[in-house]
Amino acid sequence: MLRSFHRSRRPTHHVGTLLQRITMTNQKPSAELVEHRSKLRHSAAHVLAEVVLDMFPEAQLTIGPPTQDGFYYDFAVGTPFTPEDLKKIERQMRKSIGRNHPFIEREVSRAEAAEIVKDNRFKLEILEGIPEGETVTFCSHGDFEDLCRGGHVESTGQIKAVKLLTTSGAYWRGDEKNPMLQRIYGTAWESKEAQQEYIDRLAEADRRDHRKLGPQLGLFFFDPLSPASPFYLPKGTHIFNSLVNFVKDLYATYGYQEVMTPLIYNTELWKMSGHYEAYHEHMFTMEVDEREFGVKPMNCPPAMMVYKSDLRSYRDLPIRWADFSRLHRYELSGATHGLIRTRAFTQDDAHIFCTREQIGSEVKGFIDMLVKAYKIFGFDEVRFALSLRPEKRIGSDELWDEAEETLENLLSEFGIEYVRMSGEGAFYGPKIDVFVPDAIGREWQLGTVQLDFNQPDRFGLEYVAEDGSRQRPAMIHRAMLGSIERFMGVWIEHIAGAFPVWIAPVQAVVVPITDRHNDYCHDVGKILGRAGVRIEVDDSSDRMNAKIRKAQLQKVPYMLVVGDREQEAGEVSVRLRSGDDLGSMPIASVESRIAEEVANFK
RNA sequence: GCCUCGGUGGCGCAGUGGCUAGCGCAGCCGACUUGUAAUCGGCAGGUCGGGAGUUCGAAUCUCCCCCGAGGCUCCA
Repeated sequence: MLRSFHRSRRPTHHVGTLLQRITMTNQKPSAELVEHRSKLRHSAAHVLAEVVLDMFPEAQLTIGPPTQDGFYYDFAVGTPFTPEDLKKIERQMRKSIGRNHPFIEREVSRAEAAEIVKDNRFKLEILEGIPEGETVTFCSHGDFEDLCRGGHVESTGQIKAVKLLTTSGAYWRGDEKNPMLQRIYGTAWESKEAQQEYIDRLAEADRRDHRKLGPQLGLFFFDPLSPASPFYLPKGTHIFNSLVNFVKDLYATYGYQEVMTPLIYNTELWKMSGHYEAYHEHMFTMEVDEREFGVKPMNCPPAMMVYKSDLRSYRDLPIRWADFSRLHRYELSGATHGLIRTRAFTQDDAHIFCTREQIGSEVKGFIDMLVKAYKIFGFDEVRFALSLRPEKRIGSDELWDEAEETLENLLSEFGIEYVRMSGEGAFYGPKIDVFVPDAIGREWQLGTVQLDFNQPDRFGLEYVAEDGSRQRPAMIHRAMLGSIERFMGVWIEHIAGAFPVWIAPVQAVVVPITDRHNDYCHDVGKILGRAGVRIEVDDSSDRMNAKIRKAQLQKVPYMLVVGDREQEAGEVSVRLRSGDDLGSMPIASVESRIAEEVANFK
C-alpha cells in the first residue's frame, strides 16, 4: 500500500509548487545571509501591507511571513486583486522603499493591542494566540503600523530588490472551513543581481518543464477526455518501457519475481483491506451486475491475495513480488500536475513477505539497489528521511518501537544521514522516504520503503515455521523509481529533456548534405540499425543546417553528417548535440562508440 | 473542492461591437543541391471551448457550463 507518492491530501496540502520547490543549492548562502534575507522579506511584506492598506482602505491585514525565496501577505478584501493592481502595488512599494523609513518596534500592553486591532478578527485571533508571558510588539515604518513579532531590517531602503509574482486565494490558517483570503506572493533580495539570478532560475525551470518538453519531444500528451492521464507516443513509450526494463533487469539480480494481477475488483476486497473506508473518495468505482466494483488504486491487496493462493513455508521466504500494474486514483482536479501527479500511473511496486529477522537485510538490499540505480540517472545526491508513527495509527506501541528501531539501525549501519520526521509515517508502519535534488536545486521525493505489520494481520497471512507452527509474515512495501510517470517527469526536468544515449528514443540522425548522398545515408542507417542503433535518416528536402537544427531541437545525441568527402571515404562526420564536432570517422567507430555508451548507461 | 487568470487553424500568438478573423512555426506541393542550429515561392488549414442571452450586427458585452494553468504548509 504505497501511499507516499500519490498520497491523499487535504486540499490545503498539495504537492510543492514551482516556487516552493526551487531552493538554492548551487551556492549555499551563509547563515547570516539566510537570516538577512528572511528579515528583508518580512520587511518587504510590511511594505506590501502598507501599500495595500493605502490603496484599499477596507482591506484587513492578517499574516505576512517570509518564505523560502520570498514572502507573501494574506489580506481579507472584498474583491480579489487583479494583475493590474499588482503592478500598481509594486510601483507604490518601490516609492515607499525609496523613502527609506526606519522600522521601529514598540512594546504594547495586551489591552492596548486589543484596542488597536479591535476591528480585525484575524489580528484579534492572533493576539489571543500569543502566550501570556510573551510581550506584544508592534512594528512601524512611516505611518504604517502592524502587530508583529519583529525581525526586520533597519529601514525600508535596505530592500534593494522586490518583485510581486502572483496572487491567489488562500484559506485563513490554511483550513478550507475558514474564510478565503487573497494572498499576494512576492520576492525580495539583497541586491538586484541576486533577484535577477532568481528570476533566471524560474525561467530555467520553465524551460525544463516536462509538460512542455513532453509534447515537443513527441513523448506524450494529455486530453480532457481522460483528464490527468498521459497518452504515450511511440518515443515516450520507448522511454517508459526502457525504465521498466531497467528495473526488471535489476530485479533479476536482486531476486525478485513478477506477478500480474487484475485491475478491477469487487468492493468486498476493498472492504477487507480497509481502502473502502479510508480511500473510497480516491477510487474509481462502477456498478456491474448490480454489484459494486473498484479500479485498484494500489497493488497491495492483490499481493495479499496472491500470497494466500497457496500455503507458504518459511523456506519460501523472503518472497519478493513485483507488480507493474497500471493504477487509477481520483485526484482533485486542482492537484494534478503533468506526469508528476496523475490519475493513471504505474509504480515499480513490489511487496516483500518475510520473517521479522529478514526485514533488515531486505531493506538494506533495497536501499543498495536504489542508490546504485539513482546514480545511473544522474541523481548522485540522495537524502533520506525516516517517517515515524503518526497520531492516527494501528498496531501496538511495541510493534512500532520494533519497526522504527529496525529502520533506524539500518540507516546507521549504512552510514546514512537522515532526518526524522515525526508523525509522517504511514498508518500501518514507519517508512524511509528518499529525496533527490535535481539539476536546478529542486528536491523531489521518489522512492520509499515501508514496513507493514498490519495488512498481513487483516488478511490473516501465515507461513509454516521450522517448528511446524503458523507464523505471521511481515510485509515491506517498496518502490524505487516511485511511479514511472512521476519519475519520468522529474528526470526529464533534471536532464532538460536530453536523454542519455542508452535510453534516447533516437540515438542518431543521419544528415545528407545534398540528395545525391541519400542512398549512401540510407546504407549507413541500415548498417547501424542492424547493429542495434536507434537511427533515422533525414532525407527531407531541407538544407543541412535545418536538418541539424531539427535534430538539435529533438535533443538527438548523435548527428552523422555525410557529404562527398564522407561518402568517398565510407565514413560519417560526427556532431554531438553539445555542438562538438568529432570529425570524420568510420561507421564501425560510431557503432562501437555508441555500443560502449549504451553498455555503461551513458 | 475553493480563489485568480486563461481557452482564437496541429503548436505559439495578434485581434475589446462593423468589410471574406490575421501572423509565425509545423503540414502539403514545387524550385534550389547547399559543409555543422531555420533556402525561396506557392497551397491548404479556423463551428474563435460549449450553450443561452443582449444587439440591425458578437471572437469581442452578459449569464451558465466544460476544460486548462497558477495558487490554497511555512502562522504577530
